[in-house]
Amino acid sequence: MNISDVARRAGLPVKTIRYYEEIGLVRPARGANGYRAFDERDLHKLAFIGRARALGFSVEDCRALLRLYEDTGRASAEVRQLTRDHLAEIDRKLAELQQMRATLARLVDACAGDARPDCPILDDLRDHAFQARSDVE
Amino acid sequence: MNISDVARRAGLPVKTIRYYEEIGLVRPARGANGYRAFDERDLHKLAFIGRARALGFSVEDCRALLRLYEDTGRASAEVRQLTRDHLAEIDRKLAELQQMRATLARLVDACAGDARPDCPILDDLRDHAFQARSDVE
DNA sequence: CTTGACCCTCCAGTAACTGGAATCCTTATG
DNA sequence: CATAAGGATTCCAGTTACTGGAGGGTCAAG
Repeated sequence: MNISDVARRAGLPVKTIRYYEEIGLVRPARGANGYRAFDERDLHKLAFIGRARALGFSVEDCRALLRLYEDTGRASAEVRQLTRDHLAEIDRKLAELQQMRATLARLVDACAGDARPDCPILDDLRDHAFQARSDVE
Repeated sequence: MNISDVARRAGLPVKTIRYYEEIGLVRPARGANGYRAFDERDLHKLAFIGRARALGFSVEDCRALLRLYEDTGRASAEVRQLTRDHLAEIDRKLAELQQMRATLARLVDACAGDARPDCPILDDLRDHAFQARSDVE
């Protein structure tokens, strides 16, 4: 399989697949012409990575999951712990986003949004003390 | 005011303030010794930026908000629209995170998490078709 | 006069790609 | 057989919003 076939079947951009090879997540064979030659195993791995990324796992998490996935004798406990950690992180982000959403919704409601210059949104940004931000987004 | 005073009062790291100057968000004066000399106005701007960043606005959004903030004759409608767009983006991210959370929670529940190798989490990653990801995180 | 706390600039690195340039290979058509 | 389109390759640069560190100047206290 050439790279565009794999890209289509795995649902990933061609560029992304080359990048995954560059960082060592997949190691496709090479044909005589220098083209990458993917087999079904490569395709499965890429689809696996795509799915894990879609669930918000980092690329390094994907590397760990892939290693666990290929170790047929591993304990499920390790996978479960990695997933639980990830879940906790998602919960933290959810809480933070919900907090933001509430504040912004309140501000949008309070703002007339007309041609006058009065704007509670800017007033709020001016008046409120800075609150430590974390890494949501 | 020296940079560390401003950093403390605005709640931002020193490095971040230097960075904000570099990208033109603030333009503090300079003393004879080359040190940045911030006035109250600079401090207010930095606190304003910090607050907007804490609410998830991008740095470029902050630049726009700051411009609107300093334009005393502007209509509140423009600020409101920027905020509404941002709110819509947050809602999109919230929905996506909630979807992820549900899937992961289901998987964690299904996984025994013991010394045996069977693991529904890895099974799921293997079996499910890739779903287009967006830019949450 | 030295020490330590600040300050400066510049360079490099982070995550996870994405875009583009220049070039090579394959395949179909005239 | 020439050529043109489409796909492949590599390499370089850029994105976001900082963060860390090296190497060196400045200031206030003792």
